[in-house]
Amino acid sequence: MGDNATRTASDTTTDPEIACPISPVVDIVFSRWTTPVLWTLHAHGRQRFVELQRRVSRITPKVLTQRLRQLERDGLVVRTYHPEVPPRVEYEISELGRSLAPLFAHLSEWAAGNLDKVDRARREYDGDPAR
Amino acid sequence: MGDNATRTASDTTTDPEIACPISPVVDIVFSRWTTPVLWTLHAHGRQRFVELQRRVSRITPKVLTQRLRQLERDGLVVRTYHPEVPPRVEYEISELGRSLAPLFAHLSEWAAGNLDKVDRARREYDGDPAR
DNA sequence: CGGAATCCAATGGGATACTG
DNA sequence: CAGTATCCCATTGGATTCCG
Repeated sequence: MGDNATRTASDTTTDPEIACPISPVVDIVFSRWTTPVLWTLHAHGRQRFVELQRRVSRITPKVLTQRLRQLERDGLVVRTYHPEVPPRVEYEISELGRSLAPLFAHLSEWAAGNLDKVDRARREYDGDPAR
Repeated sequence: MGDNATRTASDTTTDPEIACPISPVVDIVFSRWTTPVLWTLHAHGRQRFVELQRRVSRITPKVLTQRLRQLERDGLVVRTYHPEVPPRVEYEISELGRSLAPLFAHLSEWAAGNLDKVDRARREYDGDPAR
């Protein structure tokens, strides 16, 4: 991924994709497992590690930890540690993370209107196995 | 990836991410190398294979072919073969592909306004090496 | 030109087990 | 509970070569 320490998120000139201004955002927001995690956090509010693990289908703790760390580092998620016994940790979307909501809404809108077209295109390309 | 022949693009129930309605779109539009290819096609219009290869930074012909095939299958890109000597092939965005433009605009808008915040968050998380 | 084929290296992610 | 530690496999992507 592009999270090299010597590069910034807004640096596009050295990316594997020159002349694609949205590549940096894609790396941050749409890398694997990030949208499900972000979405769950957005939909169910502040949650603990196990709740997230239960809700994000069959994600393993290892991968969930990785994604949460990345999201925390990027400032999209806030982690709160409560030093109790047993320890309690809560995750919630940050203000910056919440600012992605309209974008996600736009995305689901496009999905609602066009996903079936993608399906049709695929079937046609594959030789129309159905019907 | 999710392009299993037995599943449809609009099927969310069997995805690795239950309860994340935008996951299918993400798979289609934001899988690796697809946005640079799509963006280049959108920015420079109909192009040949080598032009794309030159413009999409240092993508290898193998990977470029894979992405183009997938985009063609999903109906986002149209491939036109001209049986000449030497053969000539042109790629262009489809109508469906063009319908993503507002989404991409939304994305660059978010990037313009928030990428620096991500950078700041990272620096803070990493211990503020700069300044 | 526009790829396909082959081989290979790196990475990511799954499974499992263990710990403070 | 909230992870960490290992091991391992599968997928991705790069490099190279070749072809119609």
